[in-house]
Amino acid sequence: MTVRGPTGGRPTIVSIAERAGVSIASVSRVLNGLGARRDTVEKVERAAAELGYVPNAVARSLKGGRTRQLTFAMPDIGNPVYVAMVRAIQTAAKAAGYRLLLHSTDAVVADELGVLRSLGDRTSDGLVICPIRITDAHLDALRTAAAPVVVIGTLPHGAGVDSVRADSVTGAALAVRHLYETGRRRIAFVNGPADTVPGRSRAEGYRAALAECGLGYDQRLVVHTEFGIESGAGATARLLAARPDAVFCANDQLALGAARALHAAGLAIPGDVAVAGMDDSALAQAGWPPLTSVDLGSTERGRRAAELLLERLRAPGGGPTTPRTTTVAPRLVVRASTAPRIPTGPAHERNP
Amino acid sequence: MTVRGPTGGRPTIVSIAERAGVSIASVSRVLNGLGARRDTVEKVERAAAELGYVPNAVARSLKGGRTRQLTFAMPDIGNPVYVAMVRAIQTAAKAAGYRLLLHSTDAVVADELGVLRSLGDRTSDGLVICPIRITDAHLDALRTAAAPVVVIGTLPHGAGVDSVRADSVTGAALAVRHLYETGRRRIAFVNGPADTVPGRSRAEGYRAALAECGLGYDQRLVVHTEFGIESGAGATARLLAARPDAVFCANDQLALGAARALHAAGLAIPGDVAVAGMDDSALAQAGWPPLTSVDLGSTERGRRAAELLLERLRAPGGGPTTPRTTTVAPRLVVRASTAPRIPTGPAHERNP
DNA sequence: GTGAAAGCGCTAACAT
DNA sequence: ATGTTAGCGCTTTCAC
Repeated sequence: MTVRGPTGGRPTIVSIAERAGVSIASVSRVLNGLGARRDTVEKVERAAAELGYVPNAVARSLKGGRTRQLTFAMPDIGNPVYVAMVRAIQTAAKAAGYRLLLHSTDAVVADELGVLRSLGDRTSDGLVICPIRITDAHLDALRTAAAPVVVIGTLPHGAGVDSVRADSVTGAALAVRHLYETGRRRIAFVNGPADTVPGRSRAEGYRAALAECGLGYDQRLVVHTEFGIESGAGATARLLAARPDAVFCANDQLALGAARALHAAGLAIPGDVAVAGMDDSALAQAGWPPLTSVDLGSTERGRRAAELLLERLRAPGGGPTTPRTTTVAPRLVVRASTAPRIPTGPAHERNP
Repeated sequence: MTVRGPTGGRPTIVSIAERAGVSIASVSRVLNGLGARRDTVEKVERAAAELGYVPNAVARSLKGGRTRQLTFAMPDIGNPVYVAMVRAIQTAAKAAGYRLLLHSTDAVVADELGVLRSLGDRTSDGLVICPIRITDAHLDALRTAAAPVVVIGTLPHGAGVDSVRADSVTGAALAVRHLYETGRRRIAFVNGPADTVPGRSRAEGYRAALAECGLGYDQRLVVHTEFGIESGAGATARLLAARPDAVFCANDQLALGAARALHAAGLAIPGDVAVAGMDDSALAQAGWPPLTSVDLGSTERGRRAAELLLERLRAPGGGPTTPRTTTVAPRLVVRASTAPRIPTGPAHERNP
């Protein structure tokens, strides 16, 4: 049972000092492992143990100016990509002795700006933020932030903030080229919303890879939609009229939807149509057949963002004055959904 | 650009007081919306705005004894079940003006106890914890916790703590009965580790439903394994020798593994074998065919846990002295993976 | 209505 | 080696 101190609540260094018959300064020193005489140490430690003393982190923060808390703000924890980041950041934070505050912004700009501004309340020592769009207001808030910030995402040049970005242009190209190399020639593209940075990048990678492979850009093979399995299924169903032999999707949820639509249409994967997604989330391995997917390094981005932030927090003057930007390279993870169809021959020869 | 105050850092009420030519007490009153003369209010508000003042939450917490932070401790954010809980808790916390601290315990008992004990550091006003096993040490730590705690999980009677539990006995029975009613007679069970509370409950529900349906318990149809797609696939592959016509799995990951093993063995789902999982996570809809799954109400459990906690924090004296326990009812979500096989006839008549 | 001052629990400079 | 004391930034009596 926890013994109560004088504050009507928990024991403080004062309770310990009284009980041990020493000053509060000695208590503080002993508790912080600074020098003290052997018997003083013993008295204090015994008293602390008996009282079930736990140092008040708030008081310590007020004094020290640091909370040992980090904040991660992302659009939606429901998305596996952000889960991967949370996990990586949490791990890094824990290892460095920091707690992690989570903030869901629902991709609302005002909310993101609020998080940035609230750094002024000194609740956390630093922030990793993952905005989906970057407005001028963001850049402004980033510049005047009251604590170190690392952005996961692509910032305009000269933004003056540490950032970690994925290379989705290359990532998308990787997938398209792979589909080409495994014999696909009519490669459809189910993209997410067009007005986001990642949306544009993926479109760019798709076009570039097509050109490189000598394939023409066919408007009828491209569609934009919201993220989500349903959306992916709907979009793919519409695409079928254009007779694709592969469907490349801007994320795994869309790809799962595509797979569903193809199954429903009686088309075999990868026999008739290959499917590839992006993010390489847990979902990719869940599908049947398991999905080929481009790993954009969510975990790695989270890890690096945390590293950058912690590094700056460790550095005495706040670290380097020039902001650093790192790019995480994409990685194609090939699974059964894009196996070459050559061995089995054309679809009409084996389908009932 | 943020103007700097005297602390070498951010502006404080002192900076504002000086600039506005009033006392710090007046500043505090104005900022907290207490009574003040019109021109005082104006002077203070102008000064605050000009300085870009943001109140220091740490100082406020030290004074007020509340941090407006909640902690959620769960085994692993990688599991969709906990993601659902985080999401629900985060939403409730945000709505009530609380921030959310996330803590991954990796299901390590020492870590869970550490979280409980660390409530003494006053970093958060309350805790929702989701332990996978409950030891005596847990009960002890729960009883002496320095702040309100709500447990998501099943506690022994008289534990003296608020809790929210799932009813996995009924949930498992729901699935088994459904399989029976759709014509299955050899219902296999891929369970998680045997030494956890949920593991035992699910086994109990499985046995009870079998008995109720008049089916015998066949040892060869039951297997325990770790959670995970791979484990599920391996376990199911081993089960095949016992010729099941349905595989019920203790969670969706296992069920996806089962589906993979069945596909690999050339068995049709649900034509030859039906598959059902538990949790009704995002994964259930990702599979092909989409999986029937028992929703154990992760979101609802998170929501209710947060409610219980917030209620206690709102109550003046810490709320009701008698702990409350609520149970969230399971719900069977039927999808294609358990469609009755009657219409299509026995497997040997249509399989090549 | 407003200001002076106490104090939340802690650390650290200074004095002994 | 140990005690005294001054704050960290804020809220809140208590006088005026």
